[in-house]
Amino acid sequence: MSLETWSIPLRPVLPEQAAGCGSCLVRSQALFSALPEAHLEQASSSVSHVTLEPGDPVYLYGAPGAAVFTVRSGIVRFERVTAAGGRRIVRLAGQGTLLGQEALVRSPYADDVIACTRVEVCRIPRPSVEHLAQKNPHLVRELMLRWHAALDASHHWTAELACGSARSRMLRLLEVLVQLSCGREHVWLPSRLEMSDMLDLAEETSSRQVARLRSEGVIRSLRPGVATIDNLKLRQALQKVQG
Amino acid sequence: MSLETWSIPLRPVLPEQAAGCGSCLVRSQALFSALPEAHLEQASSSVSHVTLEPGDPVYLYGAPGAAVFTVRSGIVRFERVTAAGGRRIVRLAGQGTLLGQEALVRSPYADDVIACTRVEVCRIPRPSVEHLAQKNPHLVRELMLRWHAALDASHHWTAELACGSARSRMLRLLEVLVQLSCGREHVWLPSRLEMSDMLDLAEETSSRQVARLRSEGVIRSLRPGVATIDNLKLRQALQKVQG
DNA sequence: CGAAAACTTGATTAGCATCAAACCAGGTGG
DNA sequence: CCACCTGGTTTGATGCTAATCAAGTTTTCG
Repeated sequence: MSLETWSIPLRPVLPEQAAGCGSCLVRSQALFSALPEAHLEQASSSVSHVTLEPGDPVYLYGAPGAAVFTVRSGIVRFERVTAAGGRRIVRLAGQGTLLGQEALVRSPYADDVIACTRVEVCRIPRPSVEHLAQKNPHLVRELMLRWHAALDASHHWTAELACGSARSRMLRLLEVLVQLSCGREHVWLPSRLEMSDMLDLAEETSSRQVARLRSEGVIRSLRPGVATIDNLKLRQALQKVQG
Repeated sequence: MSLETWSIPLRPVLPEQAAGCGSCLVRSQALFSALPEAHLEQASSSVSHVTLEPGDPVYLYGAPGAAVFTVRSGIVRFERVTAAGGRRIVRLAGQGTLLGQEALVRSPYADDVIACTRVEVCRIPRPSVEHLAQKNPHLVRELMLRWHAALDASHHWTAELACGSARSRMLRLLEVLVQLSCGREHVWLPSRLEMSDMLDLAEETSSRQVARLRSEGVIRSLRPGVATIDNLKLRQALQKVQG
């Protein structure tokens, strides 16, 4: 990957000062959940909020990792360019997920991370994390927990979404999408091309699978990119493909 | 997974006292590489060496994580039982890799980790790591580096081994196997069944792909489970499938 | 309104799963 | 020693799934 790809942001990013981490809506899920009030206040000053539109990168492969990010809302995808030259989506992440942890070991970012929906993230500069971690052993534990969660999610992706028939992979993807919607009625439904890059299917196959699930009432499409999922029917369909 | 599967070790494990981490052959790659001599000596006393035969588990899914392990030699596989009830191998690891890091956040082990070849590991109890980490910030960094390496390897597996035709996946698997052989002439060649569970292929398909690569001179089988790889021909074959 | 992008649908083909059978070690016991 | 078994592997024949090729249709947006 050439330097240009990450040195020029695709869209100007508009950071705004955080209102304060103490009052954050996702504080209980966030990296700083374990910090005492005093430290939290200090941390807030260096944290900025960023809002991204679908397609905007959080960061790109190879860029020097200057910060980590906490997802406050929305869904992002981790993607890589394969040796064969194609794009492969290797993971999705949603609310509460920590992105770009490799920055903390001073490694360049290892993937492209792109907003799938409108996304709000908190940008936390590396030095702030390092500084707080020195005084707070709890924070080190929080970091490791998140690393564990990321690895587990990645293994899960390989085991469940990269195996089996087109139908079963699509059904398991729906499971993940429901999970990521945090209990909301509306679920983000990726484009057919995105689905293909997640499940290693041809675009036409994704389309046919979605069409079938729609006819079966598992998916009810509202507008493009938004749907509701009939959870009961999803369970039943999953049962069948698994025996 | 039932409790029995991990509470009864499949084979008695014979730990022997470590000769001393300071003189370890893989010290430069190992977790404690950054520790000063004084701390290292202290650490050695709690570390035990374990030798495993092919098929022996290092640990099993769901077991309480009481220790981490450094691979001194040999190759291990990470596997999961999928929702559909099948086995899926989600990653391989070799010399220098840290296993079972989830123990450090007091999580149960998240995968089955099984020896593929004869394997030597160092078993390091969780309390030892925690104790040393308090005094050595370097160790925390080492831990994060290893977590980063694991996540990167997992993403790589998804991007390169879980995509494309049977042939290209098999070729990329060979690449990984060469990598894991640490420059030695002899390469571990998995059984056809193992290959199938790594690449999501039928056993017969794995067999046919191996047969073809053997006829092309990419693989030269010696005894079962051991082969040499013609690196030049491997490169050429990879070029072709990727355009 | 026109062009481009995303999605859908149909027809055909290629690749892989599946079914079935043979083959070949290494080991066991007569 | 040989007959027999077992588990891993190979090989062949067949059918199904999903890729590919090829139009269409709908949506988006300048």
